Amino acid sequence: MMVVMTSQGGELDLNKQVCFALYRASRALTQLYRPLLDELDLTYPQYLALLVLWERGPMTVRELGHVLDLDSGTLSPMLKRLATRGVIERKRSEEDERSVVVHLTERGDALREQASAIPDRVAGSAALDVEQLTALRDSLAALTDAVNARRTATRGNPE
Amino acid sequence: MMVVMTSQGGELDLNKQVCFALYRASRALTQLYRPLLDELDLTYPQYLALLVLWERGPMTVRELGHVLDLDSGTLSPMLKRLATRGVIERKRSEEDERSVVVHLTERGDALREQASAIPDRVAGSAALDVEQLTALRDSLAALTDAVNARRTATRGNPE
DNA sequence: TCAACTTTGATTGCGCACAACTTAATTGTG
DNA sequence: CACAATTAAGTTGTGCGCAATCAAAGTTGA
Repeated sequence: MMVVMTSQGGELDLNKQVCFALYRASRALTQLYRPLLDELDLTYPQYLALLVLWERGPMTVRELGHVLDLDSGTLSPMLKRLATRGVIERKRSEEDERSVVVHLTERGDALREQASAIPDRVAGSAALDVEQLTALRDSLAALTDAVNARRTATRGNPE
Repeated sequence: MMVVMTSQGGELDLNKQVCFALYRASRALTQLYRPLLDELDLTYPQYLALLVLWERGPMTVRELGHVLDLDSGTLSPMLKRLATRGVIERKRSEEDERSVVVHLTERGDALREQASAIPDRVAGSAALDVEQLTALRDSLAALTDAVNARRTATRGNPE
């Protein structure tokens, strides 16, 4: 059996390993949040949406989707569930009736205080120091941006 | 308004940023794989399962779940779909009738060659060098292992 | 002015993920 | 042996995530 000794094989393996590590880590994290969020009856994506609303105030579905990188196919049902539970409210914009503005209810605001304890409790399982976390965050951001740029670039021009 | 000047706020923010970066990056990656895997009519999780079978040969659902960090609630329907399409076959183990051994069919083996082109095509969108990728992989692994260890440790003893 | 186009959000359909539960086989123990 | 406990898969129900499609509202230009 011939073995060609370039770094290619290794690099491709490295790529696969990074992708799988990412897939595993992402699921592990939502698992870490789950028991904490269960107390508030929230899922991790719902918590992310509320974080944005808590920090930035009311915004349209479109804006929220832009911040979270989620489309209406994901957001619409999720916001509907949050609205049913009285955490948020949706109403059509008056300037542009196509847009739907999402805003917190009193109940949604109140959740913020309960949720404020979550970061402390998650932080305990860090296993990485501040420098490593910063590097990790930046690497992930660079990778995501590159991938998203490639996707939009490739969309009209699939090689 | 009192502002306490410790590094705590920043670190908690950093944690949130890392978690969200992970969530985004994971989805961006499956998006990157999607058009390539569409040609083989595979999803990313299905591709991962086949990678394991290609590299390690037949194994039980349990073993596959251990490698991929997935439980039977996820694997059973997924393997059923792959079996329906004739990519894999499942049969009860003869030593232990509780176990189901998963193995590739001829068609599943053939897919391997078509899939062999995928890593090259994904690698193009790297945006990170080998060192950064290695660091990323190792950080993610450390983080995932810590989280999983904490979860199993906490399970019987929720603080 | 009004038909063509674009934008926004909702809907549909499918495939994960995962908790909770069920069934069947095996193991351990008195 | 009997029988409780454990283990392996499968099933059910819920909630994403996303492609594809749709309808309504707004914009544009001949």
